[in-house]
Amino acid sequence: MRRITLKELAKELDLSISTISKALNDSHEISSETKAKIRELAELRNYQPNVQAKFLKLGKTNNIGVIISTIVNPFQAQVIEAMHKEAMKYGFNLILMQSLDSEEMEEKAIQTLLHHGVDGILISPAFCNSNIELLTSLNNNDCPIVIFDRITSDLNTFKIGIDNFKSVYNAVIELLNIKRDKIALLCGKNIGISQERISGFITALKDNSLEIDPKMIVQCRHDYCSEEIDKDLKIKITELISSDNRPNAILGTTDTLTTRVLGILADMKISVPEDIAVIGFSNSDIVNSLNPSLSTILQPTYKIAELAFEKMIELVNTKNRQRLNIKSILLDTSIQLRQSTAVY
Amino acid sequence: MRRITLKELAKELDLSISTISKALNDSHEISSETKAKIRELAELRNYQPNVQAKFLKLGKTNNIGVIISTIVNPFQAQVIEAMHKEAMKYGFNLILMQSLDSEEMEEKAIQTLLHHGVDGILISPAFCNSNIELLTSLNNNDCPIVIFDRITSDLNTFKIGIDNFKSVYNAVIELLNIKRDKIALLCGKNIGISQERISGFITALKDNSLEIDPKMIVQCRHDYCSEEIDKDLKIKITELISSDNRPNAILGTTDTLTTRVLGILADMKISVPEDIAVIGFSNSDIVNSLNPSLSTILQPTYKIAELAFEKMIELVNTKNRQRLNIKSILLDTSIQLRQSTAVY
DNA sequence: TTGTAAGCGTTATCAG
DNA sequence: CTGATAACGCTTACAA
Repeated sequence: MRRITLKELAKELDLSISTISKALNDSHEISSETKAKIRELAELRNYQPNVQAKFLKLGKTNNIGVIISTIVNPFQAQVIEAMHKEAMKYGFNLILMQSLDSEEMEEKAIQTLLHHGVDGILISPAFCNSNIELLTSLNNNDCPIVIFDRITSDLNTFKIGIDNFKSVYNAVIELLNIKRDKIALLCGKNIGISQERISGFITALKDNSLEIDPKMIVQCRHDYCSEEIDKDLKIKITELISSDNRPNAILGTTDTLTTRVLGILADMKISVPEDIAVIGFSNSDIVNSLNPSLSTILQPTYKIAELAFEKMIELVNTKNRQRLNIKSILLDTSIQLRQSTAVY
Repeated sequence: MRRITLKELAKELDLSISTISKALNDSHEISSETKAKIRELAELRNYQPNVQAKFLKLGKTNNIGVIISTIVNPFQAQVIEAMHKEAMKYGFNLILMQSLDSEEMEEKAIQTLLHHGVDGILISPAFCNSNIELLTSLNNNDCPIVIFDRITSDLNTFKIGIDNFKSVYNAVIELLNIKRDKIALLCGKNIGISQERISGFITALKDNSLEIDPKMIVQCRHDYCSEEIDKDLKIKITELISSDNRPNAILGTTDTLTTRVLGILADMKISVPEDIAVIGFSNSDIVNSLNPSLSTILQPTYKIAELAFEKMIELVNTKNRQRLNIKSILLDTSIQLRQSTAVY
């Protein structure tokens, strides 16, 4: 059961260690007969190279670090699942870290990854430009960084996310199509992407000659403690409802906010979609099972993960990274209309 | 920015590499003055030991592998989050793998972990006794295994989970308290723990002199493809509703099944809890936001993760594992009553 | 085409 | 108390 080494294979075949090593690495220096012989025995003995030794020698680890806010979030869990598949495809391992939206935790996560040894870091930053100096310095030296999801960072590297402006713009248009013109926008505090989503919101209204009421753009708590989010959201929604400019639609810009709105409106005996239509960003499976089922803006998690990982591999495999053609990639979202916007 | 090594510290202080190494490992062989001097410089230069080298030498990796079904499941995501915290506490890294409830994938995951190098594996098996021979062999040799969550395995090692029998028994009692005596039980196909949950169900009914109708114990699909689950569940629930022994309560035994029931009942215009009360296992935050809010059986995810990791560390640190007092730990769940069982 | 030997950064043994 | 040296398993000049 113990792991077999090159040395043991060498002894058994009466060859040198380097011959074995070269053969298994398919070097041109080795004759095909010896290769075949060696491979056969390696197979038989179930030889598995010792990763620690290999990477000590090569200065690579085949580990990619991923830092997200929290795995307890359907969207991020989906991204991680997809990245995981990508990692396996490329023969890399994923080391997962969570920042819980805190810059300190995030720094600690980065340090842990560095310490453990990773060839690169994929990160969805705690917030806009969190740990930017550290990341910049890493990216300029030995540890390439790729940013995904929360891509409003000044770091000069690949950034893979969605077109936030366009996504919200289109969602507003959908609401206008069902004659809902008094739309409240729920935003996460401190998240860089909120700004673009707000722009999309404002522009869509302007393009349709509607007035913008600043009170309709609501900043909500977005920690990862669900009770706090609920409490805060309840207050904010109550304010909206009781204002003179009462909304007839709500657009949520984060997964957590979106899925929580329905419960709160139900508590308040407000019917959806009759009184208020609801739509928002969410990648949770559960939107189908909500009552009413929830219309959503769906992010292409698999594509995001795939591209981000692809770019990471590209960086890892490139000697002269300065010469790479760095760019941001903005993917399209899709809108899934369900009962929460089904107004006839 | 490049990483500093023992050698460089040694040169700078004009000492030998071994002295530096020993000092940083707080060996008693080194005088406190030299230790202090060395530590100071190490701090200054931000020395970080090379993990690959260290573990190549020591034959340990400080990696713990975790295999779950899928991260896209609130319960499992919570467990992973908690395990993650535990891992950091003990200075270990978590390598996450997903089996997607397939024995083949699970075997591949195990092989990948082994290949990459882990000191132990924490696993929630794809199903009862999946890959049991492989796991047994590993556990008896170099790679300790701890089982969590799905603990109906014949492997002789620590198993940390909940008391399934008792949890369901108590949930049934709650339903009987609100005078719901025609209870349908939704079970996941092929999951070992289902059996115990069914026993709890049957015993609770018997203890209350109620008849057991086998048709009320429904085996549902439990793959990780949500559309399929929904479709299957819809059929099963329709059958229940239209049977002569129509239930007045539904008890879901998995997170996915439980949270999906409400949406399906809503589609059928069946009111919850008036027509049918609903309760079930779920650790999702979202149960509060559902309409009606959903009564749940909550699993102590943090405790499960904590204990499982603790046991793993114990195993990893024990030379003579045969002599350890192996045992299963069954934790209690808690019942959270909400509107889906609020019958007055 | 194959083998020798050095070295990756540690720790551990043993000698001074 | 400190230092020289070997070893962990692998890759890779360079030598044969």
